[in-house]
Amino acid sequence: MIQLAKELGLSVSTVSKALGDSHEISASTKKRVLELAKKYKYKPNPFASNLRKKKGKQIAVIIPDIVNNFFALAVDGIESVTMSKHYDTFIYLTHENLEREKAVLEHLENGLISGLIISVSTGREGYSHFQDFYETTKLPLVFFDRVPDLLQFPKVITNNYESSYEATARLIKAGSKRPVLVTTTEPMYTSVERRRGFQDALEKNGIGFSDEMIIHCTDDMDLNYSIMRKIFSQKKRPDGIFASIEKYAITSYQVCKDLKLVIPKDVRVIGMTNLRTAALLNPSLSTLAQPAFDMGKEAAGLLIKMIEKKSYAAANEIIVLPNELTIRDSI
Amino acid sequence: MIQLAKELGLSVSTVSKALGDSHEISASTKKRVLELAKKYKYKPNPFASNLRKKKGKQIAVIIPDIVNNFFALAVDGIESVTMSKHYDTFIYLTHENLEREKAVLEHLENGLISGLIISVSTGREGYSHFQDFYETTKLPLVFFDRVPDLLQFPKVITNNYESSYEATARLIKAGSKRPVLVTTTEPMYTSVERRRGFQDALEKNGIGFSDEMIIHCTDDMDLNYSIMRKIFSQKKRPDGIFASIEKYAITSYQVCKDLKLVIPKDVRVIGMTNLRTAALLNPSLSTLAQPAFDMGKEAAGLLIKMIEKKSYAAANEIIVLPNELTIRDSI
DNA sequence: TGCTTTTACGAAAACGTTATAGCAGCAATT
DNA sequence: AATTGCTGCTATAACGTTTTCGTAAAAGCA
Repeated sequence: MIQLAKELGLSVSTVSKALGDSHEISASTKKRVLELAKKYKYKPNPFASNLRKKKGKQIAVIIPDIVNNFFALAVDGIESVTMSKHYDTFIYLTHENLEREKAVLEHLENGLISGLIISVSTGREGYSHFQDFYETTKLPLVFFDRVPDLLQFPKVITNNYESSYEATARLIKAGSKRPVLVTTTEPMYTSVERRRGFQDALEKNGIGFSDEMIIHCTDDMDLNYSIMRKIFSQKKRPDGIFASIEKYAITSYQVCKDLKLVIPKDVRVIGMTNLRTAALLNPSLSTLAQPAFDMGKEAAGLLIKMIEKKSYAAANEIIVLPNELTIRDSI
Repeated sequence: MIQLAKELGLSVSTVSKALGDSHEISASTKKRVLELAKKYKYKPNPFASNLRKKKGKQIAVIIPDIVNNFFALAVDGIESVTMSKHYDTFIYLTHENLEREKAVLEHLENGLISGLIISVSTGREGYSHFQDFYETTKLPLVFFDRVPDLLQFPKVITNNYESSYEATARLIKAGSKRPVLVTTTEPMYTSVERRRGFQDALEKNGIGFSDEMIIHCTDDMDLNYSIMRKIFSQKKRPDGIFASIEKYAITSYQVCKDLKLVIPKDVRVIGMTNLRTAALLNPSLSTLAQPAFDMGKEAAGLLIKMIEKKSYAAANEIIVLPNELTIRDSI
């Protein structure tokens, strides 16, 4: 910038203001400055700028996992808006590890970013680290999908209750007398809602709910397999599965295949998943897909609005997007 | 830091050096400083630090796509090492768009990062933007998987030639007389190598190669479908597929399903993919999987070495990892 | 005309670090 | 006893911006 100023016979401040399109600078000088800047491919140093302005155009995304179509799509959605708004996007993966999540959050208290998008890792032991982060940094944060229900922050979620209700009703309509919900052991906001939908659908359709209709799976795929295999080996085995998580749908298929249970004759399956191969499974899997890309887009849009307009800071807006049910041959 | 210095009766420089674990500072003062810093949860401002040091602990990853198991796994691998080395990772998606790739690269000339990991978007029109980026920034960059073969940069790749050769040989051994390679229209280094392996395997096994044994697919899934459907509707249709890209394997299955061609009786299929659902497809898909996670790890490890040790700067190291062939029912 | 206001710019002080150079005080060497 | 060399610390000048304040000149107004 000093170089530019010298060459133009201007002061550094004038050049800075011209580049910042300040009203204090005449149109003609602005033009001169812009042109020379372009000629020299001058790019303002973001560190100096951020240091002085005490904020920058960098945000962070914290998610449990990226090797998962849902989160990959969400990141895609987020990136599409940060890219267009000229923001840089950091990515941090927690691998469902609460300690890691806390560590990342604490790290980000150094002021590296101007905003944060999060989908929390499983476990509900405490959300205080989010609150702490907010207290100390006062930075805008937006949660999506896996949100901490107890905290007052802006969120982007789906109609988990309604769509679970609908999916369960479809299972029943397809002939299932003993449907089960396959869900996590760790209670999360999303799974609680999905369970509510499942349970209400049973009761509205005259099927009494009992606790063994919930199968709790873990993060350990092998363990999940044996849990489910055991349940489906019983005489009075379930005849319908609502797999509320992508990978549990896959396990369901494996178990049925190995136990020679025919889908959908013996067992009807709906999976909550964004798998692109759903239609190619044997038989093709009926899915309740989340609008992952759009959720990412909405979350990023909201965050940037909050960063740029102070007025938005207080927003504890909640955006609800609909899941999409696609019925295929597994039901 | 000023606050800390005051409270400890030290100068700011001493505090800074103590936090930086400088040898100039006695063990006892270091301890005092560290303790108070911890007590106040003091975190050095990265902008100030980066500005002064003229470099930081931020790197960028530029990839064509994230909604793809291969790249998602690679990012996972990258993040695992950047996380452990306390680096922050930016992510940029090009969506196979060369202009976007160039734009990102130009943007990053502002000095935001200290290193760069790239897998290039399709198209070979020119790699000069990478060279330009390097010339102006002198930053270390590491390419992985889709590498610009003509440029002298460190790279992490797989044994594309050998494993393609092997996969093709297996197709032939399984009875395929007329195998085809499904690949991109855009020539990339990886696809060229895969094609060489394919072609050599044919010739070594007494099957003459001809141009129609290469099916060129695009980024448009619908178009790909019609291209392949047309080819497989012919009388003298192929009886083996080596799908060199994840999504083309899926299209292959769709086409076979719709044309009532039985896999593996009528058509044998091997897909180059990291799909987790490969084993659950109908029939289970034989795959040539890339060590995506490890490639990411290696790339990030190499990059950080280059960033931290000046001596490494000249490295145009090439790391080759083996692909893994898993034979399932599709062959 | 004399006055105030506006316009277009410049000087200089931040922003929060780190690196360089310098300087006591003390020990070791000659 | 004089020189040299450590050790542990401080003062200060960067790093490259932005912003606040000040001020000439031009413009507006009575």
